Amino acid sequence: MADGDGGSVAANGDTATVKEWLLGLPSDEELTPLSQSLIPPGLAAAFGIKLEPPRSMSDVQRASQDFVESLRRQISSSSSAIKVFPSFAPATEEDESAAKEAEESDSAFRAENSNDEISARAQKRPRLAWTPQLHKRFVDVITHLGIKNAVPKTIMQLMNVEGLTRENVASHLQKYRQYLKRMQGIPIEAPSSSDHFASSPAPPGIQETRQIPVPMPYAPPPGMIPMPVIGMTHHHGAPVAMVPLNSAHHPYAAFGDRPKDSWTGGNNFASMAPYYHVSPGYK
DNA sequence: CCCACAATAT
DNA sequence: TATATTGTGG
Repeated sequence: MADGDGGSVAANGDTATVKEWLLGLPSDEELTPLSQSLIPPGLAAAFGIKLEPPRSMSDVQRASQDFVESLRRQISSSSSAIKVFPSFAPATEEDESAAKEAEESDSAFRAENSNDEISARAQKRPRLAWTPQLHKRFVDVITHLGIKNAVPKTIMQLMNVEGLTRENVASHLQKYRQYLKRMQGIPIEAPSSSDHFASSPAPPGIQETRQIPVPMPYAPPPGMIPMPVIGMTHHHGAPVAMVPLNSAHHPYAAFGDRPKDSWTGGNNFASMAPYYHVSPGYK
């Protein structure tokens, strides 16, 4: 790691250490970058730079946690050189919960729990939204692990998504399996609306027999893709809410819109990638 | 402890 | 409806 201050990362006071780092820094309000893109859209477009969605304080906190965590993992298990997806942050419904909480606490009631140190963990995370992007990553990972190794923990690790928990993956995996079970057959047929769950080729091993129409439409209507961007808890005049999905850059370009499986046969995930950030919120 | 899976819960 | 949680069994 780039030296400099002599801070040892994977030592032990991980989360505490990160917090200390943050202590002397200006608040996010003072920094702006969280709610505003550093690169003007026009400029970005001109240079083919992918803009990244805004981030919130909670994003940063969680990112720090996960980063440290991943560091520890990588150090402790320096086993096989498995490729991991570039960092990515899922969309959540944090605003809903945040709004709920702020619903009445805004008045003046806060006497109760004075200032508890926000014990980083143990916070109730907002529901995870399995956006097409996230799901694709999920499927890609499963495709590249055998069915054999496609277990929640491994999937979660390889997906490398900030804030993604093993439970998130387990739940989704369960559902995904149900889907595959029913889908066992009628695979190539009417590319209709790209199913979320069907879009990508099923992990090798499945596909036979046919039966049942299979429900579970899970696709973004053509023209409008649900960006994992949610309004942030920000006061600044930067109206952040939805990405218009212009012609220039569609959401999928965020972290890769590669035509096919890149690492299913080749392998090019290692290359740098945009830090797709959104709002893993938790609050 | 982790996983799969079904049944609930939210 | 989608996702989370819980309970059981391996």
